[in-house]
Amino acid sequence: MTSTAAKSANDTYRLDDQVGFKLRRASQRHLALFSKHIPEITSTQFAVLSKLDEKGALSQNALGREAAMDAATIKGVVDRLKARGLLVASRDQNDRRRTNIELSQVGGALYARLKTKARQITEDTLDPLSKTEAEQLLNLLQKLAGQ
Amino acid sequence: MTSTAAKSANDTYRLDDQVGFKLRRASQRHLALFSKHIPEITSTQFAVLSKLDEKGALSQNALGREAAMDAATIKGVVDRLKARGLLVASRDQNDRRRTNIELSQVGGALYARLKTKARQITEDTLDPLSKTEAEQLLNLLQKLAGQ
DNA sequence: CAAAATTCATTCGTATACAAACAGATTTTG
DNA sequence: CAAAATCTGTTTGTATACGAATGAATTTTG
Repeated sequence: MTSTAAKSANDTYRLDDQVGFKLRRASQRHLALFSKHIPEITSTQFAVLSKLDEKGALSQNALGREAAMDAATIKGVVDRLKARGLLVASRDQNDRRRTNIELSQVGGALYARLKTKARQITEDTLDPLSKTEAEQLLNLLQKLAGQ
Repeated sequence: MTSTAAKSANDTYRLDDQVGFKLRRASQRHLALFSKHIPEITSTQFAVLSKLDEKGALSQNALGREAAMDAATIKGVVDRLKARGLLVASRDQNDRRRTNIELSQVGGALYARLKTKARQITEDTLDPLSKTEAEQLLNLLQKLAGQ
């Protein structure tokens, strides 16, 4: 390896080649598809409904951890969903710090209705890839994100 | 395939298995690494400096397109970088709609200094993957995002 | 058990992110 | 050329996202 080649490589930084930028672009495309197919609520809000459907009632912070949102973020999301009547909050009897969050009737019904569309969005997002490539990508992203 | 199995598959929606969620988690990890190694500016702001370094002066909106930010977003980013003296804005002589943006001396120097760390961040982000896997991921993300 | 550490929810401040609407400037088109 | 279409930058409004600080409640620990 010539010193010229080595220097050139160490000197280069092309934004378009960086993982971070590619991740952002991929997310952008996914989010555009999401709001196109599901204009009613955001991708983030849907994630919360999904976790509540899967896990049942959870404390607000635990819900945030499940949905990968910190305490400040999950509060805003829960507040907005609560304001729209999609979920219900109640004080925990055993631990007076906690607020338990669960789907309301309306929230559960909405989630059930949107689930099909959400599956379609995942499919559309992965459309540029073959089935094998899609599986590879999911595996690699899983490794990348850690547990 | 039994109808039971088919129904079960169509009925399931696990948040953790969705591309969108995995993309978000991967981005979160990357952004955490970024702000840990480069606390001076955000990943987004660095992206703008990088594009200006690569392309030279650009109109504000063109800069936004290069860095994958819409007009409203790039305005905020540019304003903050301008306020910190990292870039300079000037009126375009040929097209009175345009504002041309370029790196200031200080901005260029900062970028040069941070570039090495940014390369390390990309490396750290990809650390959970083998070299082959990392290349695969970049290819798949490229396909996923479209041009 | 009492002090220390942790957890929970909240608040504040800053920074993306994007839709929608706007006015002014430029380009395209009939 | 003049009208229509497009482009540029700005503003407003809404929604994440997260660090840091806070007070109340609970758990851990010496």
